[in-house]
Formats: sequence, C-alpha cells, structure tokens
Amino acid sequence: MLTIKDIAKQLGVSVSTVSRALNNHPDIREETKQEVLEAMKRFNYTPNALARSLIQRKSNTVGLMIPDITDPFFSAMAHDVEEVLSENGYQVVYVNTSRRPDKEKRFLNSVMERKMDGIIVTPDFLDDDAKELLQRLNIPVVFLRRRPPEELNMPFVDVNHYEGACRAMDYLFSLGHRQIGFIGMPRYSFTGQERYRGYMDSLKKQGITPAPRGISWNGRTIECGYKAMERLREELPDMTAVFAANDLLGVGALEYTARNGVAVPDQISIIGFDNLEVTDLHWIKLTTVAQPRKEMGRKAAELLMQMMTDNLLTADSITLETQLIVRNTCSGIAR
Amino acid sequence: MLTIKDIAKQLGVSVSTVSRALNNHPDIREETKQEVLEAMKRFNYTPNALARSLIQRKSNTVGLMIPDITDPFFSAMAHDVEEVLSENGYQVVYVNTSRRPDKEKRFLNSVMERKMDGIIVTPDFLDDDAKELLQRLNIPVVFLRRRPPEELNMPFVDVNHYEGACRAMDYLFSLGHRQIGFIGMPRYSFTGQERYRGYMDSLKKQGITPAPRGISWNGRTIECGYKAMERLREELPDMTAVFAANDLLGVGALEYTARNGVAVPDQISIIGFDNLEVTDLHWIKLTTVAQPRKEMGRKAAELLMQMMTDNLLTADSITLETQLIVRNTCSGIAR
DNA sequence: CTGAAAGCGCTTACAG
DNA sequence: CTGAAAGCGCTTACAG
Repeated sequence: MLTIKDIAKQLGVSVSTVSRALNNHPDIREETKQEVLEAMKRFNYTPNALARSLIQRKSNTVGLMIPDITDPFFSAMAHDVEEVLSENGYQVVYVNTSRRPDKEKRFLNSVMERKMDGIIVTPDFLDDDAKELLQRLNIPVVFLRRRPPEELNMPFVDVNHYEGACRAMDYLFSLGHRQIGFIGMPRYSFTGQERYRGYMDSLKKQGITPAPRGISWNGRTIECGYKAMERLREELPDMTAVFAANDLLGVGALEYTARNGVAVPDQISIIGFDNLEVTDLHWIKLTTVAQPRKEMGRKAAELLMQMMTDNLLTADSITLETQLIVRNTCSGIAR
Repeated sequence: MLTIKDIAKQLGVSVSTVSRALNNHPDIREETKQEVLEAMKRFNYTPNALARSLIQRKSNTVGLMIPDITDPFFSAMAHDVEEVLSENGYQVVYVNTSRRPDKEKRFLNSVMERKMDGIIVTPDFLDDDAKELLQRLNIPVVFLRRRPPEELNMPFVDVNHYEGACRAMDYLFSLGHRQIGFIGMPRYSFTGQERYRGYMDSLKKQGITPAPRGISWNGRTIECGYKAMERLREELPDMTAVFAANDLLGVGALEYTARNGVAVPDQISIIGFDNLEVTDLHWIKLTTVAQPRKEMGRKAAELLMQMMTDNLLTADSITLETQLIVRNTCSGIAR
C-alpha cells in the first residue's frame, strides 16, 4: 500500500505538503498542489480513511438498525436512507436485528467501537441497558417508524397511524357503514395499538358502541386475515364493512370472500392499511391507507444529516401524514 | 473518550499490559488480566476499532454492492449476507447502485479507502475502469447473482438460469405444448439472456423451429407482461403456452387473460420464473421456477468468509439449482 | 510476565 | 507557502 510518505519521498516534499494537497488546504502553492495531485494519480494512491478518521474523530459512517430488510417497508426506507447519506459522503452500515435484543445491543456496541457519526434505528426492545447504551453513544440518533421512550430525548420520524386509521373509518362512515369489524395485528405492536385506537375513537365519535365480537386480534399475515374474516362473518352477521389494520390482513380477508362467494364490495366492504404493492394488483385493488415509506427513509436521513453537521444531539421529530387510496373494495351501503 | 492509556494510568500498569488483557494475549498473568478487564468494565471503556484496524490491517468490514435493496431478490440476499457476516464479527456496509456506473465506481473507491476486508457485488456495468479497480482492490470479491467477466478470476454464486428455463420448457412439453411463446426481459440483462437461451435450445431439442413472432422482448414489469401477452396472442393465434422470463411478466400476462376472458390454463398455459411471493396469491397461483434466493445470500457470505480467513483471492464458484413449482396456470393440451 | 519504544497512515498546530 | 514534530489510540516485537 502506497502512503502519503511514499508520495512525499518521490516528489522530494514533506508529508505535510502532500496532506495539504490531498485536503485542499489553502496554504499550498497551486503548482505544488497540482504536482502532488498528479503524482497521486500516477501512482494510484488512495488515502487511508481509517487513519484519517482516527485523527479527525469522524468516521463518515452511519449505522442503520432495522428489524428485517426483507420487509418491504424497511427495504424502501433503507433504500432512501442510503441514497441521501451516500450523496453526502457517508457510508451506511446496516444491521437486521431480527427483533433479537442481543443483536440490538451488539450493534450499539459496535457503533461505539467503530466511532460511527450517527445512527438511525428501529428497535423492538429497549431495556434499560439498551437505553443507557443509546445515551452513552453521545452521537445523533433518530428513531425510524417508532417513537423513542420519553427518557430518551431523541427525535423520530414516523407516520400518524392513529389519524390514518381515522381516515379509513371516516371513509367507511361516509359510505354509510355502521357495523364495522376490525382485524388487528398483534396487541403488543405499537403500530397495531395506534391503529386500533383510531378505530375505537372513530366509532365512539359516531356514537356507535363497538361490538367486542367485531374485533379480532391476530398475527400480521394473509392467513391470519383469512381466518379473522371467517370468524367475523360468523360473529357479526350484519357487519357491512371491515377495517384491516394492515394490508396483508386485508388481502387475507379478501381471499376469504373470493373463495366463499361473498361479493366485494357489494356484500361487504374491506379497507386495509399500508398500501403494499400487492394491493394494486388487478385481482385485489384493495382500498387502503398509504404511508409514505420512501419519504420516511429520506426524512430520517436528512434529519440525521442535519444533526450531524450542526452537532446536535436532539431535534424536532417529524410526523408524516397518511393518504387514503380509494380502489375497488369499498362501496356505499344499499338499504 | 477513555483510552487504553487512561486505564493503564489508573491501574499503574503499562499500556502493553492493558492491550494484552484486551486481546486475550497469553503473555499476561491471569490476575492482572482480571484486574484490567474489571477496570475496563468499571470505566465503561470501549476500544477504538479504528485504531485497531489501522494497525492490524483488518477492518472487519465487508461491502455489499447491489442494484436495489427494494427488489425482493436483493433484500432476501442482503438479509442472509448480513446474518452470516455479523455472526462472524463483520459489519456490512451496503450500497444501492441504482444501476449507475458512477455509483459503482464510487463504492469501489470507498472500499479501498475504508480498507474493507472483502466485498460481495452485483454490478450492472463493468467497464475497464471498474474491472481494474476491482483487480487493484486486492481483497476477496464474490459476485452475486451474476457472473464475472473472464479476465477477472473471481468466484460467483448464482443460479443456473439456463437449466431453470429448460426445466420450465420441459414441463410445458410434458403437457403436450408445442407452440410456446416467450416473454423476455430486456435483451442486455444477463439473466434474461440465459433464460432465453434455455427457451431456444429446448425448442430446438424438440425439433421445433422457434417462431420469431412468438418472442417478445420487454421490460421486467407487470405492465410489460400485459402488453407482451396482448401482442403474442395476435401474432401467434395458435400458441397454447407462454414462458415468461420472470414472474412479474408472468403476472402481467395473467392479468391480460383475466381481463380479456381468456381461460387459464384451459385456453392457454403460463409459466413464470423466480417464485416471487405474489405468485402464490390465491388469485394468481402461477406455476413457476423457484430460485433459492436466501440460500444465495448465505452461500455468498460463507464463500467470502472462507476466502477472507484463508487469505484467498479466488475460489470455486457456486451454482445453485432451480426448482419447478407447479401451481394452477399450466395444464395438458386437449386435442 | 511486564514495560518502553516504535509504528500504523494520516492531520494539525507551530516555526520559519 | 513549506517542513519538522507531535499525536490520534492502538498493537507488536524486543528487552528484561
């Protein structure tokens, strides 16, 4: 490996001079600089970023910690995070935690060791150890698609799940529906809770007493949606619409109707949440609530950039709005 | 930031001793070691990986260069790459090239500067500059889902696209089809070419002269598949089956039939390639050829690990087999 | 087993 | 404008 020293020797100048040329320092004669630069090109010299980082206390690296890159949500966000960060000269180290607490902590530790300049995280577990680690990092941290605990004075970028759910419900109300079932994600999930809250509050605002039998808690998969729909149809025969807390559940519900000869939207309306790509498929055309997933990644990266350049450990959070996507699975009630 | 020096001072020992404790060096008394380790814990000391890497010439970092993390293929592979590498103490720096040559080169440069220990790449462009860069890196490189050019003596992990295509065609032949249309991806794409080759050779082996009008080159999207199917039906009215070079195209073809009242598989059989998740949807159930995408990521990472630990710049490539997934879009021909 | 010293490849005051 | 020197936080022979 060629070093700055080799270049200096070749040219009969000092390493300081070479360094100055490399760093575009003003204190160097233009000619000297050109000579040095040319020699570097000639010898295929590449600066050692490690040495540089060590002395400058800046690694130009940021960490991205997500549960699962395989989830279209996270991959969309990861895409944009990388895009804006790499444009700004940062490299991004990514980690799938697979929702494992030990892996989350391991990553946080390597963030310290590697002297990363900032991180974007979507943790699933945040015990006291992890919180302390996060605090001790002493670098900008932004939470993505999740809110940080109160004690951690760190910004987040997330969507307003609650309002999104209200939007879905209001649309259903506007079509005349009153008996609306709910297919939920696992109870412990943050987004699941928020969307449920939107469902409940909307109902109450309309003076409708939620029917406990009209609420089904499940997993987050198509199969879960299928089963939930089956149950709901039995439990609540006069139900005219269903709000599925995510699209996979919605697609599952739709599959149930398709297989069992239930006409959608004529006999029952279905609305989802997320606007996954599949929902736009010809056979599906699920009406749903969209989240700006790419924008979330972009905003998170921009926020982090700002914090890193301004040397801020906190900043204002960003809450993005959802959008109703009307397709073919909801219609007015005809009675 | 606490350093090794601070710990040494606190304990009244030399930095060498502290370093030895940190690195589990044998030349240290067990008691001393424990004392040091304890002090480190007490003071929340974290070693600086940058300094370490600089001196050890090993950054414990590997690069992953892919076109687009948003593509389910690449995200699946990225997931497994990260998993095996992080288990082995490596961090992975990932980059979306967005199929831009300048970004590919920029990444390769940062691989040099950052002194990464190895990389896994799926380049789209490989001009002479890029090839030279790759060569000069002088670290293990494995190509993922793409073959390297001959001059580059580097291993790859890929699927046998050609055989996969033959598998699809043989299945169609076994059902009695002779007039088989082809919906291809862009001509320049490596995988597209291989799958086309499989189509052509299979036809020839059966003594069938390929009908040029039965071949349609398109993009890689659902819409492209839709349009291609439309054209193919006009150009080749007696066509009984279609081989779509990827699933998105196959789904598009299927959408055409659904919208235009063409019964599948009764009037026409359709087979795809990739086994994307959507193909298993109730409305689709596309017969297709599966690629072991997660396994590909895993294998690539394992291969790279092996090369890094054995200090090898080349190794044997790995070709994975495809698998026919029979669902509902193909049937025997009734005449 | 322990310590002093050199050095990894750079940058950054400090003189001149 | 240029160079000599110190130093970033470590590891690694080399003595003892």
